[in-house]
Amino acid sequence: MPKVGMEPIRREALVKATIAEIGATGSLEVTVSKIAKRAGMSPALAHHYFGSKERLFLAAMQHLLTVYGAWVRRELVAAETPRARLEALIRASFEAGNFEPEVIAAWLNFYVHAQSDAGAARLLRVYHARLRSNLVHDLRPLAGHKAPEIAETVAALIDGVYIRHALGTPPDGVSAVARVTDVLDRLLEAR
Amino acid sequence: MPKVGMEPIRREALVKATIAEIGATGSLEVTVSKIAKRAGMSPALAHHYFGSKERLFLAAMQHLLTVYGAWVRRELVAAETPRARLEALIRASFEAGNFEPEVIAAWLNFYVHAQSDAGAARLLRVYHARLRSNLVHDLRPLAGHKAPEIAETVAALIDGVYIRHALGTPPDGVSAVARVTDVLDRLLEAR
DNA sequence: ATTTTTATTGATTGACGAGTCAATCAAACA
DNA sequence: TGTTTGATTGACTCGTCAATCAATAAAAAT
Repeated sequence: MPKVGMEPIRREALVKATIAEIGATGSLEVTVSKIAKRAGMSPALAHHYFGSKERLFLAAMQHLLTVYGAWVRRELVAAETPRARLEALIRASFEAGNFEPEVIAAWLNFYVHAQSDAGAARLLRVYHARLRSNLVHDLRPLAGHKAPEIAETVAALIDGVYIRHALGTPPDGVSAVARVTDVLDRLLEAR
Repeated sequence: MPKVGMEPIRREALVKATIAEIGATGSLEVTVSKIAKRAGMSPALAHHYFGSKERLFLAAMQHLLTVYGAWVRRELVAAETPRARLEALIRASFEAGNFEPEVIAAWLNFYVHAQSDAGAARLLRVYHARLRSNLVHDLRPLAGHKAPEIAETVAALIDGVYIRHALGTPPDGVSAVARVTDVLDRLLEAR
């Protein structure tokens, strides 16, 4: 059975299985065995490729960020005006894929994990910084010196709405986008 | 040494130690042994009083809700107008005690835990419902039929701002209150 | 004074889980 | 053909941890 060039395939399978398993249990208390089984291989192989459970988590988190980043870029290319770009950023955060239960679970858990794991904290800071920087960039022409303040509020609202949809409220990207966009409008109404 | 009437004292010590331990590790991966040691007793005694780790977690969560509820009531009694009551609700969410690192950690973890534990989910729903109901009640005279919508937005913003302060942004209750209050104002400016 | 109840722990059990290792197998290579 | 190299796993180690239990001790109740 052993073929050559398995590494990237196995790694991807493991990362996806990790996210799926986190989604299934709702927590990070998942065993490498379960993950490996879901990915169709032995636990030993998982260790062979990732070295440790921790690094596997890290890779899964990075994968989420990569997917999110790709989506942001996809939305942004179609947007011409600053206003359109802002809406694109908001839409990207509430895109359907982000509401897959397993993705929600993974994000929530990585948030918590960032409290104790330096690597996770670093990745999360990257995400925060990127979102803020994107928002400020497109808010600048519309809000001038108030751009950073508004960006912070919008970013917080995105997170809050996301969390609420993650627990209880039936996930609904459309109303989430509307809610955030509405607040954005109010904040932009001069004064 | 054995005295009578120890139960309430032990229970409280265990609940507080649980929250402290969760704060120390940043996760729910805490051992009953560590908790018991912190509370100055043997692990066996912890099981004697709570029966299981799960129930100990539940009790700790309930404790957080109780403390929060008490603070809300304390803030509300001093408020006369609907507007003042709304501000009181916002203030209660960002009260200094809520920014103790261990309290932050506990809340975050219970959020995640609510995904897999029915009891935790129930408690969280209670908290959400109470906050929403409080907000709607005082928004009604100011916003009429739009009260529920605005309440939802404000609640989400509270959660989002709270989370952001929990990770990275230096905890600052004052600016958090200002940020939420500002959005509230914008949403109340008719139309 | 004897019994009952409450408090308390050391020792133990039973399970599980991360990570290691040696061995196997097949392809590529020389 | 023989050797190196990547893929793969079963079996094992070592540790941890939740939960149980039997035993001890002191108060309270009778």
